[in-house]
Amino acid sequence: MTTTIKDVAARAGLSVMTVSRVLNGERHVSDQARDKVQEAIEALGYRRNVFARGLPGSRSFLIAMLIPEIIPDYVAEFQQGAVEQCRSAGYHLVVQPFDSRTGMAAQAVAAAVASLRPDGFLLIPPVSDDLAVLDTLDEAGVPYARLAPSVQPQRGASVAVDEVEAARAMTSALFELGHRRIGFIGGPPDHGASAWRLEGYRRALAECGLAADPQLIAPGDFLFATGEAGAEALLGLAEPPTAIFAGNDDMALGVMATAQRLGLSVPGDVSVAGFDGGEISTLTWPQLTTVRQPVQAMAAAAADAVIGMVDAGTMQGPARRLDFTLLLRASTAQAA
Amino acid sequence: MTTTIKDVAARAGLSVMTVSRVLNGERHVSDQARDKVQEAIEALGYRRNVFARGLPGSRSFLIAMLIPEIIPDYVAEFQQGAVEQCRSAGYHLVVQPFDSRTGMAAQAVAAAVASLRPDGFLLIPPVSDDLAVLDTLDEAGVPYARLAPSVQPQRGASVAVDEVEAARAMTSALFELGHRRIGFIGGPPDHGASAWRLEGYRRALAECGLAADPQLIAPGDFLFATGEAGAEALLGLAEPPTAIFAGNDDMALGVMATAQRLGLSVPGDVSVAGFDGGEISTLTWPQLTTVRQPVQAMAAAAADAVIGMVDAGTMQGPARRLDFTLLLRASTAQAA
DNA sequence: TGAGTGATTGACAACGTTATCAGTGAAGCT
DNA sequence: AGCTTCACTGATAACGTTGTCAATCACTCA
Repeated sequence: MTTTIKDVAARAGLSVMTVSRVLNGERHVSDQARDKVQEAIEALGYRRNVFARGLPGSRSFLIAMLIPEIIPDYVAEFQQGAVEQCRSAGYHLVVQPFDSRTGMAAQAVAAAVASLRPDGFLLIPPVSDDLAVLDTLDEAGVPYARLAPSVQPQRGASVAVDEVEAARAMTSALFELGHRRIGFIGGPPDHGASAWRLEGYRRALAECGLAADPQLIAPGDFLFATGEAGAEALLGLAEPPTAIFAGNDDMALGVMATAQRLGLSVPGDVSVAGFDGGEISTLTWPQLTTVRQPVQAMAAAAADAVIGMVDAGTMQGPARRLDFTLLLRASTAQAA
Repeated sequence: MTTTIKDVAARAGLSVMTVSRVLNGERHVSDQARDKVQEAIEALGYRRNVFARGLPGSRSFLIAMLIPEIIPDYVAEFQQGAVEQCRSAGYHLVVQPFDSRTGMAAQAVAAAVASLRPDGFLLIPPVSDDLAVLDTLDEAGVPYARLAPSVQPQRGASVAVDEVEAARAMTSALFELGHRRIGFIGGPPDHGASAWRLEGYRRALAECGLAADPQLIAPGDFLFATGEAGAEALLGLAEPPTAIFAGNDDMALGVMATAQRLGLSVPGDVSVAGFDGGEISTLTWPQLTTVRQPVQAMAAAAADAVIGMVDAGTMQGPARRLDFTLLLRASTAQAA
């Protein structure tokens, strides 16, 4: 037998409606009634039933988040920030799996919306750039917050760091360490981040008066293996780079592994820098120089934005930009 | 305007109850009626509303999972397996944050049960050994599956690998590589895994006829930093070990980092082995020798077990034991 | 042929909450 | 005093689904 509003109302000697009003913090409730209800709630250990709450159609108090079949580090960190923010606002986070290989994210979203009626959606790359998903949510009237959107960034709410500037700053920092041949390993084309980071790299080279040698740019897909491959290509050049800036941390680890396998010292023979600043970047020796994105804070901001949109009944949310941090650690050093 | 069972019933020319029966795959529905309903569902793009479904008290089709404020690698992997299994069984996974430092897991569980009415709970260490949590769930009649339980393992369903045997096998493998002084770094006391892995290590030493030198056992807490500290202690001994078996992968990475910092080669001067076999163990050079636990499969088994208990209406579930794999990789080598 | 059986179907109530609307006083205004 | 306004409260009807029970129909069996 679970306790319901009725039980609380009976104990407080009031109607269920008054109890409901207290629970929702509405006006037009006397302090006396409020106190009685509070007492009854505490005494009975009452908790609202989410189902009954969402049934009348107004709200479900559920925020949904799509997660890919492989959870990268930053997704876990994002989820952590999101779930905490949801909890403190009285919402629950439901994770929805989807197969990123099929590219049917919009269908997964539609299914989730229809069966779960979430009040809001949290979108992380590359789904945050999937226009079919945005259309689906717009049509359903479900507000959403996007992490690092690169196409039509004005739609919904968004949270991002200035990745172009971050990549520029990192490249520039390598220049200031004396590096004149700086390699770059890019990301997959469906991530807006790939283009931003490359652009920042290019911009820095131009600023520093370095020629943009296309040989120094290797393709990648944000996975360890392509970091290894990229490093092999770059370090095998007739005139190899003295520093390699990988588009993310996983690839940077691949670069470090390859360098060490080739008998090169990091940072003695080659400096290595990454991007993201997840926990993994601290679990190596030498510790990885990287750009830290405050993923958890970004997630909290995203959840906050989407909940605000629910309250306001709008599909348009703020575009927040958080600060990145350059973490210059032991994997980079003065050029020889 | 969302489509409801009513709409489907109207289009099919049947009652809502018949539609409900079709949706739930019940008997006593004619093939003709079934077809008409199916057609109407497809045509209208109808999806069941989870809230209305859970409201009558039968089921919520929600499985809850408690996650700590820091998500280790294996938790993300577990979640991945769980969410996928839930989806294919028509359930949704709700993640519930809790502050592991306060030790109030039982309260978080009680709150989740009251407001969410989940059909089942998934418990990961160390919460899977929290008896207050089990009591709470027993009292609420919510079935649960436990990952690697060490106390009162018969309660609820459980999924585990034989960690004692795994640790014994790994230690034994190091012995067979010629190592005679094998160090061990333990885990936190509130993880049953800590005791199991130490026990396996001890058992192997006894089997191989090696003396159990207490100096060779360093304390740890499954974090990178204590791997570093443990390695420092062990490698600083007058007679240092030629191999170090860390209680998990994070600490093993700490050992590798420390060895490299001290100018020792891995595996040339010291072999390093870990435990867990998460993705991280492949992102280093040399790649880490470790025990792989099939965490994702374990999660699927756990979700499967708990859903089976929901169907059967029982609080008692199967105790499944999955196979581990010894991954002998480049961080271990023949003793000098 | 009449009773019994089993399959199929539908009407109606219930689940716990919130939305809507209609009260009840008390206070403020003319 | 009579009128309006405002703060507070409660009765009742939803919300979309499933559980319960009764009704219908086609058979089978004696």
